[in-house]
Amino acid sequence: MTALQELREFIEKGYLTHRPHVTVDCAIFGYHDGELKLLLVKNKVFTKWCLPGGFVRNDEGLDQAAARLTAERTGIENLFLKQFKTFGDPLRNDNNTFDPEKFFELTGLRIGENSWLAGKNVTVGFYAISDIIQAMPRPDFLSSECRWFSVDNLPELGFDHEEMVGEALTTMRIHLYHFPIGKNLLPEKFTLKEIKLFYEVMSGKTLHASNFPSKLISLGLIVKTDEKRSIGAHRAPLYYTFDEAVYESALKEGLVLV
Amino acid sequence: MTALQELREFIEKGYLTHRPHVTVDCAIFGYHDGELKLLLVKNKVFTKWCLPGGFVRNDEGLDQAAARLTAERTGIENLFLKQFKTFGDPLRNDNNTFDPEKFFELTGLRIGENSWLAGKNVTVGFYAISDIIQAMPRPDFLSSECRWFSVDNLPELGFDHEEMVGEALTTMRIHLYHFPIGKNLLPEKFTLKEIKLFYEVMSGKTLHASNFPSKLISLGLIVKTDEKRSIGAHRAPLYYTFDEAVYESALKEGLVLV
DNA sequence: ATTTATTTACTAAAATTTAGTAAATATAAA
DNA sequence: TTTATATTTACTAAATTTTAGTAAATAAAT
Repeated sequence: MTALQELREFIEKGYLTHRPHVTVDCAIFGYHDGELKLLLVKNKVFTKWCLPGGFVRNDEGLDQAAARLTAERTGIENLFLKQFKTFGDPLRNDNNTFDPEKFFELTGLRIGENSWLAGKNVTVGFYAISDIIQAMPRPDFLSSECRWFSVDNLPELGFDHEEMVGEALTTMRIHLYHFPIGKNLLPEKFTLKEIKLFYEVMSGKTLHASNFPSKLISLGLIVKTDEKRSIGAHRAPLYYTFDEAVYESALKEGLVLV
Repeated sequence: MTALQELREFIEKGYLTHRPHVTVDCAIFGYHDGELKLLLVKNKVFTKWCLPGGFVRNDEGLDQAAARLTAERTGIENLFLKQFKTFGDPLRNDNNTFDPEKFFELTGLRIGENSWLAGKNVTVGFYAISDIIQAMPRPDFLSSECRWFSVDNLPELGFDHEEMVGEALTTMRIHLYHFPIGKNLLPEKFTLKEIKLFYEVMSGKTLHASNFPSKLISLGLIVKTDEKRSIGAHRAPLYYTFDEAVYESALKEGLVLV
């Protein structure tokens, strides 16, 4: 079956396999070298950049749908996604994001008002924190471009995705103080200065150079290694690493990071 | 149009006005005299007690739907409802909650597998905190019984509503420490002992008899009045009341209650 | 050997939390 | 009228945590 045939099938019969009016969208935050970024996709038939997402199948849960769609739209697998809020305002789609002429031009199809794709959608928002890696959509007919944007400098977003990003960021920053993050985002071994910078970027706040790291140490979340990094004409900082057991239990039990 | 006709219309044509596969459910917690309760409904065609809820219309937002359905199912209007989580496991409805024979007996209808009502639902969970008032469903054909249950002694619940109640309670108890509650639940004027008991019941924890109230006072959230209550052969406690301005700003800005 | 930039340990002060005791006082009993 | 009692609530001291800043350590360049 060609990509176009697959698409026609989905547009005409998708309601047999998917839940009409139910989508998920994912705000994937990325950290690299002191910058906080967001992964966006640009579908050929959407006029604006959007969060990656799509329709939920009948036979999958929301978490599964979020993981599947993220992989399809961005090529990134095995992301840890966390639900933050569901959006269902009846006007949320009326933002001139979908371009029906472009859609017709590319597919020869029109989406009538009786199509299962028409009408008001509810979307379940998920967020994730990821290392900044190569993102690459899986090829399909309307295959989207995707890349990272600095959260301080986002393009105009489609649908109600600007509101969604705001809510995702707020939720993520609250969770930041209750659950450990950083594994897989920081290198295996890192200096105290690096983890402090990481938390500063994620939280958007300034932290104390020694008090914040020593809080992490006193919680047992990070521990010294016996390696140092050489960084030129300065005292060589020690490498630290996450304590696996404490980290895992903090993920379950939560913690308080002021 | 009779109630039965209305019901038939909904079952056959409801997809024209409602979003298939999208429902909301509301966990309404109530406080009265030191007890935490939950409002449940018992629909004639459901075998178990459930959270009040139902399908979302095309022309309404999720918040509106939650408010409308709560009013329809329980008779309670103007509740402040807060979204906590959305549930979409494909097996969440397979709990023998719906009784198709009873449904046929009452309506003469069967819901075929092609009905817009069949298939997997996603439900958006809302919670609310309410004073315990008279609850009374609006009369309709499958009109449900509804009443308060102590959260320590709930009946078996339909669908995945037991999981939902657990999540609602957890979320509510986290919010308890970040947002003020109590207005409209406590009387206009209350003693320090009463508000301490209120927070103990809501949080499920024991609080210090003087430290907890003095925290509330030092935050400015509650203030002394010059009235006392007479309670027999003991020192008469002073009445306190919420400071309107501080309460409202804390609702917006949040606060930290230990 | 000295200088320099940076990491990180340490300390003192401030603030908050915790636990417990004492004071206040309305009514009942003597 | 005085004393006893139960309960509310103010107060205090100790413990803990947070905050801010300084000092010590040190790798490498000069």
